[in-house]
Amino acid sequence: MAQARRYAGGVDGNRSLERGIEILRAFRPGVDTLGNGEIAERCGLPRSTVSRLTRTLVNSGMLDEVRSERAYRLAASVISIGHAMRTGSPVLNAIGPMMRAESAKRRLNVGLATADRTMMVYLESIRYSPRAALRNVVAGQQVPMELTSLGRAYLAGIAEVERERLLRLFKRRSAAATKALLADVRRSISAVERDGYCAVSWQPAVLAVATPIVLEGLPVYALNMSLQNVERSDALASEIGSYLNAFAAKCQEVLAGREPE
Amino acid sequence: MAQARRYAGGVDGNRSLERGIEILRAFRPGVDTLGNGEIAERCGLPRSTVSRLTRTLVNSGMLDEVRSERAYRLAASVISIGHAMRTGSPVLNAIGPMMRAESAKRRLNVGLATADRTMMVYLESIRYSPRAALRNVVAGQQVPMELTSLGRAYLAGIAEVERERLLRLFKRRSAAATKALLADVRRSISAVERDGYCAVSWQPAVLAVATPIVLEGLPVYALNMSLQNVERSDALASEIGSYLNAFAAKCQEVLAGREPE
DNA sequence: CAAGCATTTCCACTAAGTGGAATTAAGGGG
DNA sequence: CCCCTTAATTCCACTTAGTGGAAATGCTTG
Repeated sequence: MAQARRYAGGVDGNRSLERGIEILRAFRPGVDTLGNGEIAERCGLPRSTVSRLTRTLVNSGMLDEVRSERAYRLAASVISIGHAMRTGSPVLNAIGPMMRAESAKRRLNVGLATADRTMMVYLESIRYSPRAALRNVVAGQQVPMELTSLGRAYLAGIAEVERERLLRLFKRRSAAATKALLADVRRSISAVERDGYCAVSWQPAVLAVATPIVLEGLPVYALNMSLQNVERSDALASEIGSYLNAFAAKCQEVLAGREPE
Repeated sequence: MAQARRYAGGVDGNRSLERGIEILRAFRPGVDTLGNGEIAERCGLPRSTVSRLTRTLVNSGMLDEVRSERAYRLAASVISIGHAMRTGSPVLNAIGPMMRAESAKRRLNVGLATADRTMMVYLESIRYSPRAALRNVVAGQQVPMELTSLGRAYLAGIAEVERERLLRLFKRRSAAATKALLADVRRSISAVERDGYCAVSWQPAVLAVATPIVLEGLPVYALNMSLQNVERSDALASEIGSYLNAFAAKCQEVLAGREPE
């Protein structure tokens, strides 16, 4: 009767696989190990089912078993898949080197991100530091979409329906402050439409400016530039904004040329 | 009859999930996009099945659809999971900073890796360069186990049965040169047992020296130190080897102390 | 050593998943 | 412009693979 589709509420697809992926997703920075019980709770799955799925994930090399804690942690395979992703990303390949050059030239941080559900995930984040010895790349880090320039630029770049869907999600999650927050988000989106960029300081003394990168047939990305240890000022924001606009235009150009692969 | 276990030849677990993971694994550096047909071929699965599984992976955010090529590519989510893995790795957290310091002190590359099937995958790879501006971290990169110091040190660190299983796999794969290669691998393993480290130059002018890190209840890791643009010499190898042994001992100490979490 | 909690195994049930065949959609000449 | 080839997707009858509640097992703790 049921034809491998439309299981409890879902549209189409494979339930076990979906659940297995959800289990992998339950591991995030801050939760280094998870036991079957905790996974069952977080994912809303029966314990016996989780037990079987985690076993499979161990056999497939995605999880390591930590016997002593009766728990699991993400295995090294996941970073090799992550590495393959970065390697295969045409956008990152095309503009990664340009980002490094731009960071050095302008003496500020340059980042590239895209969405993972309601978070923005960095494909590349080049931290400028006068002492060049410090680490530069933090790929994979997530920041909240509603609160960051990156996220708001992304929202400005996607289709209206998708944007509204996401905004509804934010509303549902943050209980208070929602009204003011959503208004602020919409203001940032307007700013992108008007000026090409938006500026946000969600971290104490960091000023970040971002712009969307929209390409036919690819997910929407967002580029940002940021500076630490500065006071937020409109003048500074618009200076960085103009650098960013110029840089983004150059990126779009390169990407349009390379797109056919 | 069949109780969610022992499907065609397998021991136990969930077939769909296993297949889905295998699909993700089919993406590797060099193959940036894959169509359903090619996936079906590489994974040995029926096309209709692949079609359904890739759809699920897209819905779960692990794959992006590239409509223009009727193909898929890894989505950004996979690097956020990869990031979570690195963040949660107690070994990397404990000795990552030590590795950076050691690299600067000894002026050579320092790497940490573990196994993903028959490949070694870097959790961290710190490339020393007098001009500190160059990139330092290449996490997730894979190198072949049989050919590298890292891989051979790993082999020396694991249980005998597992080692023999892997050696059999290598034999099956590389048609020619097998005998000499396997002998060389065994020589490296003996070297580790005798000297604590093994030295290999699988890249033209690179000398690499590695040692295993064995900890109760964790996968076996391998640490390496390497130098570019040098002629291989036993004197140099043993000098680096002694640095490595000293460093590895310090790491083991720190890790033993931190292990209880 | 017993009691309590958590995880894994068991098992009857059946819906979820499968894969071959049919269908639809996308390039590629003629 | 339309037909033809090739590949992906959908259909659908079949049945096995997966499910989850209950029982059993295995740690841990007082």
